[in-house]
Amino acid sequence: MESGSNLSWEYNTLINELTQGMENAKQLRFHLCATSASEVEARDLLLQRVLSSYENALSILNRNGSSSDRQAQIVGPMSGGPELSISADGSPRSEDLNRNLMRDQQECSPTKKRKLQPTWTEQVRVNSENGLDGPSDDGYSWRKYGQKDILGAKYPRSYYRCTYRLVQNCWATKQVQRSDEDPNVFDITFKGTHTCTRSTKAGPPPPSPDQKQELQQSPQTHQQPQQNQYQSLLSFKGNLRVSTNNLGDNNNYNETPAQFTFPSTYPENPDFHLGSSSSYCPSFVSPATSGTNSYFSPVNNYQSFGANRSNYQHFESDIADIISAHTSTDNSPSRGMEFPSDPLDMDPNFLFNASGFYM
DNA sequence: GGTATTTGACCGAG
DNA sequence: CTCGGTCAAATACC
Repeated sequence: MESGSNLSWEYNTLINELTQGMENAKQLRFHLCATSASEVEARDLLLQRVLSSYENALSILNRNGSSSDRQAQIVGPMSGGPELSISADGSPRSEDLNRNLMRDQQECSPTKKRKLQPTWTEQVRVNSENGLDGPSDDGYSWRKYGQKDILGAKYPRSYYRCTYRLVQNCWATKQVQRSDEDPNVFDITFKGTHTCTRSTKAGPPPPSPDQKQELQQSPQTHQQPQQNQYQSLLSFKGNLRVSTNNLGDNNNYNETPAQFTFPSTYPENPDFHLGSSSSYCPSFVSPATSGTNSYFSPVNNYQSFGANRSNYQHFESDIADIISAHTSTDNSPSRGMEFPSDPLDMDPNFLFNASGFYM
């Protein structure tokens, strides 16, 4: 990359870091009077995130003009190696990803595009004592499209793709697999980043059917009575632990343990994926959209998918969904407290100006 | 009836 | 040929 874009990248990153820090600080304010253990834990997490955001911002300033070795890079296809920095919500540094992905999407076929998608892994520990058993919602809507028994693995691997693949040409996928060593740990491999503009739905998390599907206690056992996960989430959100690996060795972001974007739906099901959630704790809400750009711009490729009846159904419902999400977020009076979980959604300048950034 | 999941089949890479 | 990843028809759920 030429130095000019480096500088621009640094600038954008700096803004994002500072903004993220502010957002986390605001959330932290909500938790200052925390009483329950989970709230206290959430507060600690936020504190960590605030500190790391400002550390990152400072390090950018300190190195401004010098080599941008910390810069997130998307390297070769499926290298499995350190490719991305991870933001506090567990997503890759999106401004860079966005650039790279846009380039990839312009140049590549879907197949090739997928091969070029960044890959990173998170390990999520769940606490079965809470009656919950599955990795957290990461704020996006996922649809399961397959499950495979993996050779040598005790537990099957589940495959998810973004619900809005057809509608918004979002090629993000993830694989969820329970760890052999520790059944309370799930390895979640993300491939590709979300180019969709919606990450969460407003309103309380609907108990989605997929949350009943199970990779429960024993391998190949998939039935589990549905519990009141919504209640459980309230007490459980603070128990979430996310670690990342396969990230850049020379990447400062690694110092910050990636945290999921709260709140997390935390069904007992490792396969849960429907985004949603969020309304029970406004301080954790990530708005579905920034309400700014490109809801429909990438909607060109759905024809390339199978002329499957249900696919068209998905497409139609997604359109309606997006429209409603769009309007609702625009009209929300509470937006001031919130940022999209994925800065990718936003024009950095817009974010800077419109979010009440006090500078 | 609409939507999401399940699961065997299929395909490509190694 | 084997295995991982994806597709898509069948099925389940609401």
